[in-house]
Amino acid sequence: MDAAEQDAWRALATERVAGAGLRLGAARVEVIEFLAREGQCLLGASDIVARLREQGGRAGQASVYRILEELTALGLVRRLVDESGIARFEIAAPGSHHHHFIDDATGEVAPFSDPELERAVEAAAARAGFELSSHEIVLRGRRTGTRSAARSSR
Amino acid sequence: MDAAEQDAWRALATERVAGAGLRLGAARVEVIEFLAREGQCLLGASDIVARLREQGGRAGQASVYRILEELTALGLVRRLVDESGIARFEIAAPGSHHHHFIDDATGEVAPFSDPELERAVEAAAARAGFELSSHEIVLRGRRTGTRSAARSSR
DNA sequence: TTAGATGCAAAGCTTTTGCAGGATA
DNA sequence: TATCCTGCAAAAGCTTTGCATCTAA
Repeated sequence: MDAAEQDAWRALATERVAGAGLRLGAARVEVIEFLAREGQCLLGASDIVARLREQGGRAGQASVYRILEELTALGLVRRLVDESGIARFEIAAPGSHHHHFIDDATGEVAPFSDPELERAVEAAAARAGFELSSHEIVLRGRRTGTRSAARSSR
Repeated sequence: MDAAEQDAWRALATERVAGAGLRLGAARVEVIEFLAREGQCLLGASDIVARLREQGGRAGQASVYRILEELTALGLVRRLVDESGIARFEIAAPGSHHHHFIDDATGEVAPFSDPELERAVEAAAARAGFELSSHEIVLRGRRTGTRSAARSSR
């Protein structure tokens, strides 16, 4: 995600938050700014609280949890639960749809996207009689090195 | 899962547990018997403890958690974490590979399987340079009624 | 001015750990 | 008989809630 995309998400978030009748209080601004900067990868709420503190922020954890919940409801953030049951959040920018690959050896999480796989999911849903609102795919295994995945995170 | 499949899983579980050098203590037998009977669908640990108690069992929650962890490690049980971060377990019988569809309206979880989707996942992994050890797919949406899915659970 | 936002602290839940007593092979 | 297994109770995390105070609009 480059600077322009960060700005686009920040603008979208600000607009949608205001549009929902929510005020731009200190904590809300801190969280939105932080996510625009560093929210591409899956982050736990406690990570976010800690990073904000490091950066001089004053948002309390209750506010961060409440705000992440709101942003998720507004479709600005995607919330996933990892294997250990911890909620992890990442920006849901338009056109940023992707899934995750977890390396068995390192535990590292890497995002990937594959249009053909998306089509296959839609086709499978249609066959089963489902109309999809969302879907998640998690792959686990190891890299073969045949081709390196794009970005990695966490 | 019919009676024969239940028996097959119970036999496999008993054998593999013994093979791992674990003893068939009271709690372990209770959990294995219960899962053979009612473990096709995703169940939370607390559900299992409660049902066991209802059925006259004496297994404590610590034992149930420990046993579910062991069975998962032995590949006899599949562990998934739901949206709210709660671990849910189901029998991992040979040939029972499937994924889950969650109905937006009711929250109901229904298992489904689709060989073509499986092939698409393998193909996507190969394209990305991953060698898969496992994968999970969760679909969310609503039933169109065009075709009803097989069994439903939870 | 006033409904909404925030932070602290406490409560809630699921899951894990410590241990003394009990059972399996 | 020597391990391994169990259950109880307490501890540990993550997340949510209560509440008094502050603030954006």
